[in-house]
Amino acid sequence: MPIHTHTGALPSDTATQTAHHKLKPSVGGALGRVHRLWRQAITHAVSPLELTESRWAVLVHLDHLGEGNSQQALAHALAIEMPSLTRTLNQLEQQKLIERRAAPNDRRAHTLWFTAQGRHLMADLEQRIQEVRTAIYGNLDDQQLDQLARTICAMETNLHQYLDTHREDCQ
Amino acid sequence: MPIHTHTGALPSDTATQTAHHKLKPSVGGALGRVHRLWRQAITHAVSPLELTESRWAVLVHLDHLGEGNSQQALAHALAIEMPSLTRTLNQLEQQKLIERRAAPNDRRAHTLWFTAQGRHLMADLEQRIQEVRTAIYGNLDDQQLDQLARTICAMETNLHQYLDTHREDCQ
DNA sequence: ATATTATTGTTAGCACGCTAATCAAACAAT
DNA sequence: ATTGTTTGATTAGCGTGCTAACAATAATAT
Repeated sequence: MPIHTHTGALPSDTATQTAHHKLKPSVGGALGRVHRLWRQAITHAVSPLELTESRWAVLVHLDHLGEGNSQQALAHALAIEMPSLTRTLNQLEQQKLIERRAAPNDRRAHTLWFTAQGRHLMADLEQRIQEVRTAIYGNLDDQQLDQLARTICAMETNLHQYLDTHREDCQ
Repeated sequence: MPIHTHTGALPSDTATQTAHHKLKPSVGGALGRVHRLWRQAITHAVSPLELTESRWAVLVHLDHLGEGNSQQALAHALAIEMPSLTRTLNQLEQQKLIERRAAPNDRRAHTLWFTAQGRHLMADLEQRIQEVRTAIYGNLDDQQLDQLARTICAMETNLHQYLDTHREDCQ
């Protein structure tokens, strides 16, 4: 059965009208578009702080996770791979916002800490991020956001499952 | 005063825990995660064809848009910038899947066409993509997908608006 | 105790989005 | 006709994700 192959007429100017048929052929593509726009918005909002999206994301997650955690733990919280994190941590360390310290129990590992300057930045940062958030979903009601979260979670689960079942043959 | 945590009153009555309170602090992050997973899935599914996600997307959009269109038009359909498209088109041309031809009316522009080989590939491609799609949203009902599309569109509109209103000061 | 395997982190390099700067052609204004 | 602006496309280079390959350490097995 035809599931999501609707070419759709181009709506040229839909300022108020949400034409969901236009993105149905590729929910993935729409996800990408919104994600890129979101990144642009964040980047703009925090640019006075000399931060980019990946850098602020690391700071916020470190704050939530708690200082003293390892890079491994932080990478897992961010759902990114270690090399991506390593690069961002280098930048943040160079900016004197965080620092790596040797872990007491494991001489391979580093633990992560804010500098005084970094901790001081967090308040400003949180505020600017919150501003973007309200701009993005300020006019969406709770029910809508809840549904969105549920669907996204479901897709994430499906994707993990798909990737897991299609990877045993790669080796 | 805690500003940033769920502006609305928490319902806390739903049988299953309301997911968006967990997710709302970072819907953007979740979007990014799902988009990356989706890209991985697609990449894996079409890798036997020597295609990546961006190459696949270009082919599909060219197919929908119709041969003979300009790069500009295709970039707009994909919602990406010209330089991103230029790179991908170079790769596809090198693979002999598409070709650029001079536009008859405008000596600056190129028109885009499939090669025989490229057109032949499309059937296989469509099938593989469809397989991933069913894996990702096969277990989501129409109502859910419709709601997802609507919310994503709303966020996209909000983001465009935010970016527009926050850009006049850049110069 | 030694040999093997697993884990933490790094480096190197690719994929694909972006902006800025450039060139050539088209269009507009005088 | 000349000059200035806009547009189609490209090039160069950044940001941020990834995998692959590595070094150093820890953990495990024999």
